[in-house]
Amino acid sequence: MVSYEKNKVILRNINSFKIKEILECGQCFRFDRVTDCHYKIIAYGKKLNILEENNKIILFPSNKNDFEKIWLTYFDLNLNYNEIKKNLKEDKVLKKAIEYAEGIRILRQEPFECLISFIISQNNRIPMIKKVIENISEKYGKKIEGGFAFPTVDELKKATVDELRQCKTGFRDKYILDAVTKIQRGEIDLDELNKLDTMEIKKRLMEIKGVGTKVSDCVILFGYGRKESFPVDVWIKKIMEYLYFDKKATDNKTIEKYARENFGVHSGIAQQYLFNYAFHEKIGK
DNA sequence: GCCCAGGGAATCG
DNA sequence: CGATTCCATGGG
Repeated sequence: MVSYEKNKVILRNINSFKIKEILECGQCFRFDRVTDCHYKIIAYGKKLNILEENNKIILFPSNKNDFEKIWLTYFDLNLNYNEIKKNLKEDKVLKKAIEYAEGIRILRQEPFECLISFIISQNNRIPMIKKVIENISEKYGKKIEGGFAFPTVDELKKATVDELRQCKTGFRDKYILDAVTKIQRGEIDLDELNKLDTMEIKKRLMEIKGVGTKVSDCVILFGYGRKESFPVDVWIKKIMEYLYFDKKATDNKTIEKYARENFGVHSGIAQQYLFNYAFHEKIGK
């Protein structure tokens, strides 16, 4: 399964892993495409190449320690997606969405970066979100080989509203500062939150200005790896109405309830297949 | 409840 | 082509 060469980690026989699908399904913003089989990401303060070659996945530069400490969890490699997909595919609609992109996985991102990223994501589009996060990283993050790490809480607390505006955050500047301030003061402890149950995390995250239902659900899914979280954005709303509610307008609560009751503990994974399918096929337009 | 906030991409006329 | 719409949240 895993072998190590100098500066390389080589994975074989990994099921459900297509780097293009993983990165381009709306969950992650810090990546660059080289080719469909070669992407670069920055996460956990490191730049990493992911290269798909034949049936191998090559991670570089990396090593055994990095892999076990960071990337194993980041790529969610301990979860058996084949098994989960098999169950989800009993739903005929999901079957189609899953078969549209079998290689999707939920990335386990750093909670702080995830929180700030999804605050930025509100009322915004992916190319802009990527640009703003890049601006913030360049301005406040540490220089690393080939780019800039996402800033730590201490680094970002130096930011002012005016500076953040220059990073093109728009009206979200004050939301970012509120998040940073609450964390820095210890009013919110992102590590401690992980010990709480999902609804409790959500309640705490929503104390931050600019964090509503959608943003908190994303942080819970992508930052805390809680697969039962089902974020409803315009794409999910559209595709759910279109495919499950007879194309009728349906409120978010009803959609969330439907997901909880029909997709169960892996709703968040179902959400990602549905989002990807709707987003790339422009369903319901 | 309604409009606005900043910005660029997408879509419309 | 220019004009309008879109987007998630909170404040007025």
